[in-house]
Amino acid sequence: MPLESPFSYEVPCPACPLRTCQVFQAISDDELSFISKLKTGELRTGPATTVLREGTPSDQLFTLLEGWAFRYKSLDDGRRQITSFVLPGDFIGIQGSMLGDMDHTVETLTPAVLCSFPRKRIWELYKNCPSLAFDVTWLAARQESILNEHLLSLGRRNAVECAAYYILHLYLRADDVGLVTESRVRFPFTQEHLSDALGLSLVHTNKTLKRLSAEGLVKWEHGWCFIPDIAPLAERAKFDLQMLRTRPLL
Amino acid sequence: MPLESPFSYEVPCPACPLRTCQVFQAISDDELSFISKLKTGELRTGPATTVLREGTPSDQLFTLLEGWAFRYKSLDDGRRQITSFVLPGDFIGIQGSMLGDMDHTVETLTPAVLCSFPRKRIWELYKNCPSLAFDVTWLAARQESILNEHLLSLGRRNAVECAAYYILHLYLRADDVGLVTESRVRFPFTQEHLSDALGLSLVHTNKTLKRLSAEGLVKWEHGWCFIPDIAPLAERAKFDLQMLRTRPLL
DNA sequence: CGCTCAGTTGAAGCATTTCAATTCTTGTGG
DNA sequence: CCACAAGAATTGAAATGCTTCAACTGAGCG
Repeated sequence: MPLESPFSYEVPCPACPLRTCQVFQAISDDELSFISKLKTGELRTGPATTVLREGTPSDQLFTLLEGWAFRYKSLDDGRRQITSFVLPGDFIGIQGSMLGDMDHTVETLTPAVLCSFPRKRIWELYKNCPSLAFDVTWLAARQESILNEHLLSLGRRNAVECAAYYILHLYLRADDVGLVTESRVRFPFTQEHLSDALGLSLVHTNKTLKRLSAEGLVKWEHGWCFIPDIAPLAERAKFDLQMLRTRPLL
Repeated sequence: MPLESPFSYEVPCPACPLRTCQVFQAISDDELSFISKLKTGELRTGPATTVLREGTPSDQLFTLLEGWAFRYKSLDDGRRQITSFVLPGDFIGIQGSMLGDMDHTVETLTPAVLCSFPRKRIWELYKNCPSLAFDVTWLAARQESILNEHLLSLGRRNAVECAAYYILHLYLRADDVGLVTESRVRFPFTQEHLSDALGLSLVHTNKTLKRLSAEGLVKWEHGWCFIPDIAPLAERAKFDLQMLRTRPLL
């Protein structure tokens, strides 16, 4: 699937929907005007659209403004591992921009709006706007931290713990970007996506989710995920909530 | 285990052992003089020494100059996941410096020499030396890429594929920093370390290694690992060697 | 109203873990 | 130089968790 229609200029940065998120409060006017000049366009996609493909160079770097997406890698025989979900405010394509080709594919789950800017100009950002360059590294460090925890899950947590952790993780991330209302999120993915993230078979993922449900830790209400209390879920996942004290966005 | 003896000033940056590595050739004189001012000391540790601990703040940032180390996370009940091995040239503690507390522990495998500089001064690097700041992000992006591939391994490769990939990965990384001679490396870790990296039990790791050995893909000669030909090993791991074309350091 | 995709379920098979020894290596003290 | 201790590697057998196979059910949509 190639990229969609040509870029169109819609949202000017000062009116960027992300600015309402807590994470991006700290951006100064100077920084904002710099970003504005960097932005080359906006990409609006439908659901299930491939934005960047593994093994190809990425000339554009994106920030997700609206919607959900996910990153995955696959083996030749079709086995697929979802390495992370992408939420508003996340970068897409830094890895490819820095290292050459993309090492993973990025696909949308919902209709999405992405802000794009040319790979070649990242360097300007480092030269002219160190505070933003710092933020880029900050995002990379956070992503690394998320991947580390996911690695712990796949390597050492069993199916139930792993699923409990992952649902909690997604819930907290969604909460950070304002997607949670009254302890409820709409997760736009199927159990198959989840199984590919957890490294489990679809069947076992299903049974595991049912079990969490039966234990009353997570409730599914026609497409919405409701977590009455995160503490016992964290407990089940063997995940230390204290960790969020200093790293609220993990 | 606390840190060892107080810092001592030994190797001046222009004489840094890392400078002989290919990766670091590109550093200019300006950059070098800047780094020199940043360096606050050198840490020399024995083997099996904890350099940074999960859950604690890291006031120092390190670069590994000599030796091997590894990063790990653990669950309360003792299960441990090694998320990555650290080789000369790698950063230690960026994640903690950026996000607050460390989210993982770093422990040496061999006697090691680390170059240290204060966390608070990273910011200067971003302000005064954008090219180095860029390098920091480059390293972070590479690390992210490594973690992605590891995630694919734990989630979707079976024991043999996973072990084959990981040994190949370590071999290639060791090669990049000049630790390979005539297709042979000295891996300073035990099978238990490897099992904690692969997310397998020790027993099964042993049987899996034996199998790779029996298939002639890897040979173990009193502590040395000999890989006659990387192509069939990559094949067994379902790993695409082509990927190294654009990302030589993965 | 019937098609399609997502979710659900039971049963059989297999990969990996766990348990329990045993052997091999390496370093140390006599 | 040998004996011994301690850690690391190796092995077989039993137990278990997860996968695979093969249906079936339910919900959304033209």
